[in-house]
Amino acid sequence: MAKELEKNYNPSEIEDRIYKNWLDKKYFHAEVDRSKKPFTIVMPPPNITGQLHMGHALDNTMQDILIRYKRMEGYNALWQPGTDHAAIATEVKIIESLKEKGIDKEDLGRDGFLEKAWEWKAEYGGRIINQLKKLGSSADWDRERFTMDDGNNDAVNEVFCKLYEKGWLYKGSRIVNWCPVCQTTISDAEVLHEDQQGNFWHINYPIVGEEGRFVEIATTRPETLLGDTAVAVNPEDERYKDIIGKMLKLPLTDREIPVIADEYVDKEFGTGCVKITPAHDPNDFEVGKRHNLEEINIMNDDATINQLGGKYAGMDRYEARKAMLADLKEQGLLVKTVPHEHAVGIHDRCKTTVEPLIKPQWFVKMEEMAKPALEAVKSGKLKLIPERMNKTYYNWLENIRDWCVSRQLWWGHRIPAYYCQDCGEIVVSKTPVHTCPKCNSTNMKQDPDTLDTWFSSALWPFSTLGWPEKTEDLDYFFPTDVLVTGYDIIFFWVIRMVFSSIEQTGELPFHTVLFHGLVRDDQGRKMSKSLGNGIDPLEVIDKYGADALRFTLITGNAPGNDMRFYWERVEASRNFANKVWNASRFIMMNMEKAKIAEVSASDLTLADRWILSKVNTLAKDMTENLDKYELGIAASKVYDFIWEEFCDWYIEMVKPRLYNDDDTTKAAALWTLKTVLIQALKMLHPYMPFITEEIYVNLRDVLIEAGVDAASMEESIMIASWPEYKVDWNFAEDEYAVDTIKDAVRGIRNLRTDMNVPNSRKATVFVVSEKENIRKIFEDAKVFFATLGFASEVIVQSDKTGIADDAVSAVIHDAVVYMPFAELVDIEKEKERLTKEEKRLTGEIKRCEGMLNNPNFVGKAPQAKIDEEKAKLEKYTGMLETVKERLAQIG
RNA sequence: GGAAUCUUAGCUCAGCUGGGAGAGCAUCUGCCUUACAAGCAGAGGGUCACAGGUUCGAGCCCUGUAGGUUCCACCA
Repeated sequence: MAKELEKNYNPSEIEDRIYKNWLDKKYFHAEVDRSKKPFTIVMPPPNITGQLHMGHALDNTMQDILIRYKRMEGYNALWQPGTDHAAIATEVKIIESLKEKGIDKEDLGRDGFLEKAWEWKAEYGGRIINQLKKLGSSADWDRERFTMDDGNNDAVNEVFCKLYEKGWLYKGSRIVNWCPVCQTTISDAEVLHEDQQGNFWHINYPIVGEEGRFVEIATTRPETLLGDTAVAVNPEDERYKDIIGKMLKLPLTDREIPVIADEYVDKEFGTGCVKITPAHDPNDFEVGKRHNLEEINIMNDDATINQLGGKYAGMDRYEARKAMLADLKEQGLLVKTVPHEHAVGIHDRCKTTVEPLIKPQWFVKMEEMAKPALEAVKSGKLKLIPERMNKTYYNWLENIRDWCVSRQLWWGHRIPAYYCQDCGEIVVSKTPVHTCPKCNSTNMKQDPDTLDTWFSSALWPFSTLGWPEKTEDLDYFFPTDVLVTGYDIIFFWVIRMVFSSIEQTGELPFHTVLFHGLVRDDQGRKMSKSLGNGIDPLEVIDKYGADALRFTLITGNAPGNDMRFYWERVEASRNFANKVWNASRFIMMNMEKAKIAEVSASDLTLADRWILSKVNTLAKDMTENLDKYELGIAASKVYDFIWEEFCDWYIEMVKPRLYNDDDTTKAAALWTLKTVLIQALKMLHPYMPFITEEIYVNLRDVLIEAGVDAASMEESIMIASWPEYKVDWNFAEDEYAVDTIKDAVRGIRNLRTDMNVPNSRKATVFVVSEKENIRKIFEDAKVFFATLGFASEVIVQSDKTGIADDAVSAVIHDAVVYMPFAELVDIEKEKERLTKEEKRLTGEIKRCEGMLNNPNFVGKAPQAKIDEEKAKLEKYTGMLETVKERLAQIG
């Protein structure tokens, strides 16, 4: 027995049950099937430590929509999920939690720490996956991967070794970004630049042997003075030509440093003299290389001054700055302090000011790999949506520097490099090396460092499918199709996937990248833990259902744009879900009352053909939008169709037919209702998977019980077929007829409102038209007016015979609708309305004539546009005439 | 310093390849009409930031101005 639906849709009772059923039925699972075309999306792997936030919700909703759509279209759709070890993020979190228990990372030792880390992974790794399931994500969980599982480790080692052999991955002592708090190097991409108000300190460096003569330098970082190994001036700078080559006494130390000439120095900036500290500034490092300057590192890893700093040793960098400035002032060497705003590099994760330091690290050479990645977008083989992302992409790749991939962390992929402790040989190998190939020593040590977390995620689209093995999965599902992600990780991830994939597989990882923006709070602020303004998607799901959340996130927003989160919008989405629910409920209630057989095309009435035509057009439009990744536009189309066309018009039109058992068109109405509902549900399904499934399954039961052949329905909507445009559902000519009827109904409604006639007071409606075809339309449509216009009777005639002169009227195209309300009619009001209408029509006519009388328009505009305007002119002219007649009648 | 993007109804935002300004929420007026008051029917509200230009025609294309947001950037 099919059950009747509740009066209101209650998502919480339904969602978990439905999701479980989908899982049980293995609908999300994809296997290689050469008879079908694959469609693949790899899920951006969330961090194992992560909790679902709005960004995930948006990202995964978009992916799920695409996957469900393609699956329904008949593709073999694979959504490949997994989680990311998120090296530094996770390590920092674990360290924090250990601290709370009074345990220090170092006390545990590497192995002990890793043990804890894996415990973390076991405990929290599944949490976010379960949260993603709450959203309705139809990912193939059977294929869930982890960036540090065996397969991914193999991929990482493979790539590391291949790049090393090619010379595109090397170990070098270069200046790197060092985070003194996290105690690790970080890549350029992880450094944020923040403008800070600081000072320009002007300091005098005495010239050796020339008592009383100084060189004045300006610096924002006086503490690095301890590591100065030269002062540079521009070779063209007349002011300083004579001092080039002279030695300076470095203040606060007993060292002497030379004055050198280098193009790098800008004559106009500062004093034109720059202190050169090769070990603590990237530019100075370059200058130092050119002039063979000594690199003196004066800092420890925690950014305190080291033993080379003399009396300042042990001080924090800022403490030392203060102390040194005081000393310089005392010695009369501090010339002046000028306020100066400048950019400071900070670590994106902990916001600590980054310290440039020289460290031996592993780098990926970018020059060659950047080229094909750049070409991929320039040639159009890789499409970025929105297109403006291209510029960002180009800019980054054109200015790319080598990628520092080694990290002084424990949680991550250990660098597969082994050092011979005896002869110093370096061996890079996928498998552990115990014997030195050069000196046969067995005293080998593996590099203690791990890889940047993005090194493994860069391989994600192919490593998850089995690479480097030549698996069936890889052959069939790769390259993937679309990547959906936030624009904030284009550098970290998207670009690195592109060049890695090209280099390793010879193919692009995907052909399209669909970017979305950030979900902000209702004031436009970023949702963040520190502000406490984050909204938990699970809370939203709990209150309004996953469907409402999904719909909210996807509508009213253009690709790549940030959006604000409003509870009101979720409410609106929930209301829409409820609307769908109740329309379906209504249809099912009626379906049970009647045994309907299949209806043939000739049984359909005007209204039936009209709504079929509309839903048919919708299928065409939505498919086009979805193929262009215009998810929001497609969503609003199905929303408008269901609420306005289907519920507000069609269902209302059809009610009198349903309520009258003698009506011979009742079966056609029921058939149309269920047919259109099924089409609409299917199109809504990718957006609102739960409610559409619940209705679909129930409807199927109801139909079977009502004796209707439901063989064309699947046991689940998610495996049903996506609606295709059907030529025989194209009833374009009926749309004009229904539009005319809608105009008439609106006219009646307006009359009622204007005249304050309550709905309880039914009235006779006269429709007068000289045109036979129009009269025919209204004859056929009489039945609608009972519910749509509260008419007791509709009389269609060709002239005004029998209609009181003072009846109120609404003029529509080729017809006039009259309602005689006798005592209720307010002639003044009627006059007022007609005059207003006269004015409006006169304006429209003027506009049309203006265009049509313009020879340039007629000469240059497309013919279709001209015809359109001509038709309008004709229509409005006719209507104006009628309005004038009416006015004349009233007097 | 470079770049992107935004400025449309009271609020938040759509507006596809240029062809008569839209939605949700809010406001106002009627309705408990037997699917839905989480609803129905209506109404008001916009020189589409400003100034030019291209075009028969500009919210949309071009240039400039103002303001907001964001990204990139080794000028000490």
